[in-house]
Amino acid sequence: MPKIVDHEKQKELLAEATWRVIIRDGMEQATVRKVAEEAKMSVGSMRHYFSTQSELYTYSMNLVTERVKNRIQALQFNGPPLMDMKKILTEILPMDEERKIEMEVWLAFNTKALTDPSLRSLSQKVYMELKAAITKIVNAMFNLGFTHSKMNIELEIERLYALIDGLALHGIQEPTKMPPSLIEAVVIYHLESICK
Amino acid sequence: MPKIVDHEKQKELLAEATWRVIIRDGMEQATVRKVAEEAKMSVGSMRHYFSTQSELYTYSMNLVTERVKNRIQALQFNGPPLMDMKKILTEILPMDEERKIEMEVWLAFNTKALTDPSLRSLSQKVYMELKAAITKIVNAMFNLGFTHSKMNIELEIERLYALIDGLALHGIQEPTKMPPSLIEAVVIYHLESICK
Amino acid sequence: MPKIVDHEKQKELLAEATWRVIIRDGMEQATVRKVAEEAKMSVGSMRHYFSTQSELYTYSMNLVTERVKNRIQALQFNGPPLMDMKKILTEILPMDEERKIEMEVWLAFNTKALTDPSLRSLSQKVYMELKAAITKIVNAMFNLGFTHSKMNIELEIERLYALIDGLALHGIQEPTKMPPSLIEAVVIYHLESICK
Amino acid sequence: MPKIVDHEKQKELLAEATWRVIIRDGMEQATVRKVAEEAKMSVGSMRHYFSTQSELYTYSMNLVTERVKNRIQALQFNGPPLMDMKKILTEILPMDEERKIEMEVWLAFNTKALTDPSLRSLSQKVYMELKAAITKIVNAMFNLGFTHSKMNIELEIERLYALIDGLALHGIQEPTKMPPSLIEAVVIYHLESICK
DNA sequence: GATGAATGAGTTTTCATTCAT
DNA sequence: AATGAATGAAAACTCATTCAT
Repeated sequence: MPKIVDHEKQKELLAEATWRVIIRDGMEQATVRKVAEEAKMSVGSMRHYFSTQSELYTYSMNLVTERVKNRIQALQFNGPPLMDMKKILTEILPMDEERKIEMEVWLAFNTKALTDPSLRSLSQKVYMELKAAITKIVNAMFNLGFTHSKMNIELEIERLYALIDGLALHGIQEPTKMPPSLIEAVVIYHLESICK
Repeated sequence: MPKIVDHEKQKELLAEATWRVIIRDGMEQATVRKVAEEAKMSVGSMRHYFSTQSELYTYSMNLVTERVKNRIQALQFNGPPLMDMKKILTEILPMDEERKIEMEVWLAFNTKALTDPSLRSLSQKVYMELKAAITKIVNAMFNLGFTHSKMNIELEIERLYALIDGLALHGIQEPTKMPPSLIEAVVIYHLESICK
Repeated sequence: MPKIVDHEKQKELLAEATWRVIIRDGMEQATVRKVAEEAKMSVGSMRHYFSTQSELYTYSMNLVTERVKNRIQALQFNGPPLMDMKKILTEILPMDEERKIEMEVWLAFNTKALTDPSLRSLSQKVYMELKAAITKIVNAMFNLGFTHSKMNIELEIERLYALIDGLALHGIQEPTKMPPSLIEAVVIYHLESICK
Repeated sequence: MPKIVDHEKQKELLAEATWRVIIRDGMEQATVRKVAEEAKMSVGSMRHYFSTQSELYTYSMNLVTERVKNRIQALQFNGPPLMDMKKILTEILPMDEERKIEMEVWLAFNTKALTDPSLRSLSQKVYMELKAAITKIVNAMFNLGFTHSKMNIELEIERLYALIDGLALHGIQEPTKMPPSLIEAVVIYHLESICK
């Protein structure tokens, strides 16, 4: 019997090492060698789990979305509707160190995806999924009768989606000028602004 | 001083070649050699203008902001105040091919700036300048008495700033789903929403 | 001794997998991993049969000669002497797919043997054995009184040997230009030419 | 003005270094690194002349044929026809150290060409050119009335061609058993055998 | 000032072999 | 006996930078 290793576990371990390198040194420095070193593994061993750098990248990028999805699915909705909505939105915002790391990594991959075909489809898929989630929220608010009746739903969706991504960007780029508390305040301010 | 002009011209030429490579192949591919080739210049010649890759990058990143600033300064304000404001805001949004290129390049550099100290300060400077510009706009609207009197100016600034960057991001990432017309519609919708 | 048989069977299986890889992808691609994969065996298991790549190579090379020898020993000689001789000679010529494979593999190993000491001695041994076989044939023809009496036996031997290897080479290299039928015709033509 | 380097000269220098490595250590060891070292050049510099290993190989293989062709074109034909023919044939046989090296390198490349598409076409081209040369020789002998009138020209061509390649093979493989003197003797013996 | 040559350290990837189970 | 994991060395190739002309 060979040594039994949990492949999925190892892959996640390597993906997280990839994240750390990206955040510390940037995408360009996320070399196979550096990642292996960060994961305290030999480059040769790494090849058991990812045979190419591209595989490592797509898996690492995908893991970000998996983590976020799992957290959203685990959420309990029992408070006032507006607060429940805020709960969901702040899952994709850099509200704490864990989320900030995920968002930074996501931004790095997403920027790379603009020119890297192998990452492009995942980027597009997540764009659509996020938009679908935002759409659900806005529709729910509208159907619950919370919002102004004259509002343009389509534009409200785009506005909210852009606002969320803009806040995430600012929270990553200038965490001192856009701290979690301010992010939250803006989100609440916005949600209230579209309600009666 | 014709020499100086030539020198500056050559540097801009190289910076624009850098932009093209970044947009076509991504940041990682913006190597000295590729840029020289794109600019139809020898690697050796390039050294007369930029002695290191880092210099090339900072100059190229800076040129983006110069271009945008120049365009904003050249604007004529003679229409209704709301439209004038929209005019300014759309200068930093991917409304046409030229602006889209600038924004894409800016995003690439800005993402790299998260981990590259030599680009960091420019990124921060521009963040502050943009925020100052947005602040001016919101204050002007407030002082002109256009806005609701109960609005929270600070939060409105952050909201507008995040919205703009979010729209820019979406316009770059999914140009078909967030075309210039939609960007403009959302901006107008937002400006109107904060007015009486 | 069933164990021994199994062991030998497995080694032959692996040697044949080696042949297939060499013919398909060339000597450089005949890596341990590729051979194991081709034989549908794990790299680890392979080590029970061959502890080094070198062992695998020498065994695989040797198996070619064993196969040819066995076939020659199994031949029935009952026709006209000239045809019996042709029979022997065509066993070492690429007259059908099986022989062609053997010859190709042999050429690959033999070429490698020029610089690889571990394969060298086998190459030399086979060179001598083949020469001995050719010598027997020529001597037999001479002693049977078939050949011209003034012929130079030593040179005839070298000529026939070189001719055979040259035909084999051409049959491998350009199978469409030197098909089995042409090979046979040349061999018969040559044998007849040295007879009265 | 940049440093002026004779590109063609450098490429030949590298090709010859490749030959030396192939003869000393075999095809598998003809790595970019080893060749660079043999040519006393850095790997990086080598890339100015050959950007891939494949380019190096095709050039090196081609150089063998160029050398042989040039030597044949430089030959003076003024002796007895039979000796002139022998002169041509021995140019492609390992009659001295220089020719032996060329033939060994050629054999290595030719064997690799069986599975390497990038070398295949050159191998085939040379096969045809050599056959054309042999055809000329046999035809010339026939037309001069030297040969037996009943001989089969087509088979004689194939026989001579195979004989030459077989002798080359043996001269490379077992230079002590098939020295230049014996090669020459067999060639002359063969040529005389087909003459009246 | 211009330019191509040169180089050593870097990259991803592949390898034969050893090891633990 | 069997097998997958582990690893360090080596492969091809790329790079920013320096240098000579």
